[in-house]
Amino acid sequence: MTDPSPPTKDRLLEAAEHLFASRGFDEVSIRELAAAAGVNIAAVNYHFQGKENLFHEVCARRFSAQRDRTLQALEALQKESNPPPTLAMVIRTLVNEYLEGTLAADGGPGFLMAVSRELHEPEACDRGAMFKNMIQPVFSSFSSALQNVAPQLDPDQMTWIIASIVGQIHHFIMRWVKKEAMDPQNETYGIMLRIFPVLGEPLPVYIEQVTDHITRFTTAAITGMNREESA
Amino acid sequence: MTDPSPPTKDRLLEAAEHLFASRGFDEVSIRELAAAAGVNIAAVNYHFQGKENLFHEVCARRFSAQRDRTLQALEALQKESNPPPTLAMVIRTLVNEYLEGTLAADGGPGFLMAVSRELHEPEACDRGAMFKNMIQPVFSSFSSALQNVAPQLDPDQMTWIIASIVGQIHHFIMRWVKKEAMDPQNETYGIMLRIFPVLGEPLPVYIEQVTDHITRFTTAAITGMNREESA
DNA sequence: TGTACATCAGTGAACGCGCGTTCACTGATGTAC
DNA sequence: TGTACATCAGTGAACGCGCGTTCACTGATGTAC
Repeated sequence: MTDPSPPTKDRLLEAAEHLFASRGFDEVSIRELAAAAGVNIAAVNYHFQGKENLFHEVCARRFSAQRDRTLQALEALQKESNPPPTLAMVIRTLVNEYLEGTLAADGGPGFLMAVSRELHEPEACDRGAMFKNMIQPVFSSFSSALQNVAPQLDPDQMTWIIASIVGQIHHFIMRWVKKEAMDPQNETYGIMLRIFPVLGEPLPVYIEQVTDHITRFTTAAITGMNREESA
Repeated sequence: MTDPSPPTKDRLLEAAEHLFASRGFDEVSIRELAAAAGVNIAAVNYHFQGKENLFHEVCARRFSAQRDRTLQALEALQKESNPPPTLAMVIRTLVNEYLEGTLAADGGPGFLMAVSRELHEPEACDRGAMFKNMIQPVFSSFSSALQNVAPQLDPDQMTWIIASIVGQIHHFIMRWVKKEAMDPQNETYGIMLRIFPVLGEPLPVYIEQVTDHITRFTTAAITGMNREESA
């Protein structure tokens, strides 16, 4: 029943998702996109009215997928876990969904880097909507989940803490992406692996160990800051 | 005694530092660089044999300035402070130098973003040397400073902890840079400031408060992880 | 049922533009004899 | 001291290339009468 050869538009979206993810907006030409999708160059403009719009559409798809899986995971954790989740479990859930969704999901790693351009561009169409529809909901959901398991947390501190978590996550994502983009023959590749051996592990192990670290580091930080404050 | 109108090459470097910092390698054309420096377009190729090389030279200048100020600050802290520095002081020094050097130094904010391209590019000339000469020394120096004030720290943990610190720093740098690039009339601008009010403060206040947060967060994390481990 | 027309996915070739680079040149300064 | 030549910073104009986009077109499907 499924169409054996999906229409041009879908094949373009598929190809664009992979190419933009691995190389970024500027580095991928319409000719490459068309070749990868096996369609004519004019198809991009026919279906998306320009390269820019194709990129926006790809971004929106990826972003909303990431948002949905994170929201669902947080919700499931709070509804289904018995006894109620701990601080560490809430943090672990966010970190893990983020890493899985970004590094392991279809569309390949590196998508975040391409997307960061999207958020950086001054003229990015509908950045307001992007922010409100994609980032804000996850922020709220995670924020209230944190508040539930750590009611002593000052709401003013919340944004700072979340920033510290997201900063760590992004950094570890970038490390993996950069490693992937590197030539293993390169001398720097060896140095990097000696300094940070976990980069030599397969992706699932990397994700697991990074999740462990961020969870432990962050949980200790939050508990410690509270203790220090009430002292 | 100083030349009132510095030679073409210097003016190009100066202009390139600012332009690349604020807009990135790809977004700045040779024509713009030449116009900003008040020189002929052919001057870039005459003095640097290509746009790429000009960028490398600018990167090297900025990187080594950043490295030097950080190394000096860490050294000064360990030699001159009496009683010997605490864990929090070592962390605060690194964070503060990083933020000051990146956001407040000449050449303007955003340079890190341009430079991240440099490190990402597969063909980046001499990335090995870049890594070995610029990043490695700071890593070693900070690592041993940490070890001095927290001898109980497992050396295997060190790279993880440093990654968490650097991740946080970069994230807060990016936030500032993105805010700077935004149009204050934009609706998203208001939302961002409501969620993260410190972005509305002047740069020195931002740097101070971010330094405070990262220092407290990280110190609590390290102390907490140790306590947990010895328990 | 047949015909005329509209719609739409998709195409191949060409267009115009901005880019980094190159080339032939100028004019000033230094150097050898 | 004068002349011939070499060197070098800097220039203006042009070149060639790859890019995103556009245009005129095809062929298939749907629809009105």
